[in-house]
Amino acid sequence: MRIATWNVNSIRSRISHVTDWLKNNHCDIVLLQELKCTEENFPKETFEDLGYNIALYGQPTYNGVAVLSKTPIQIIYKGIPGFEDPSARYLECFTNGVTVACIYVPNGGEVNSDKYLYKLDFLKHLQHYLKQRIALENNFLLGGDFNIALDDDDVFNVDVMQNQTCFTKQERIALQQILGIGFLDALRLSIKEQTFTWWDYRGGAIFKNKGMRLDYIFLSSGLIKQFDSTFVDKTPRLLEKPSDHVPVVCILKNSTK
DNA sequence: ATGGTCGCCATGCGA
Repeated sequence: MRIATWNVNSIRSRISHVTDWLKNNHCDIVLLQELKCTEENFPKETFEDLGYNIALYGQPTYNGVAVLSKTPIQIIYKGIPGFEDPSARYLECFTNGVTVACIYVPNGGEVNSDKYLYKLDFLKHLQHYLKQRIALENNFLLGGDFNIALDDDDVFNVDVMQNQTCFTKQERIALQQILGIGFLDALRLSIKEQTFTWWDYRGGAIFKNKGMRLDYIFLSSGLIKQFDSTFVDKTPRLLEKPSDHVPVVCILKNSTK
């Protein structure tokens, strides 16, 4: 089973990139972030024609997350239970024998701004919720855009990024604490060398490889025995009018069914 | 030191 996550930065602007990529990269489950559209305006038929069932949590203009799956989807939660949040950033589903949560963590704006404090609050509530959640459901996959670089290796230059949003000590500790609940960072089970998933649109960052690793797939311990590999596909970032993020793909071996 | 580039019910805002 192949599971991908991709922040597409507007699904309607990126529809040809996403469908072309899915035709060349078979995936059973796809987690999409930053749809930037309502559920009514999501191009459902395009993905149904590719054989996908669709679960959506959308809003106008900003945010928005989706889960696509080749098998039927049961929506568990829209939004983090117990956290009041008007933004469409968390969608938890059951499909293909696994619980998958698609997440778009707030960017955070300037360090110590209201947006930054909201980001930390969001992460705190996420941690508290997931701690009790995976105690009950141990086949749990959390994937998406976390807007945090976990380790020094996950940014192009630690000095430039020092005390910058997405790389502050507080944010990295918050992400480490979520991992510490009992998740494993799927990419790091496969790949040790520096691997970015995002490059700024500005200044030709992709050509200078000035990027960061902001997109992750976390596996709960119940899924570890099924783990095969994880990879990042950088090629869509080199197309015309790309998303600033690229897909991360995790491959799980077939379970006992 | 600032702005740089995108996408959005449109023009400043969020990323």
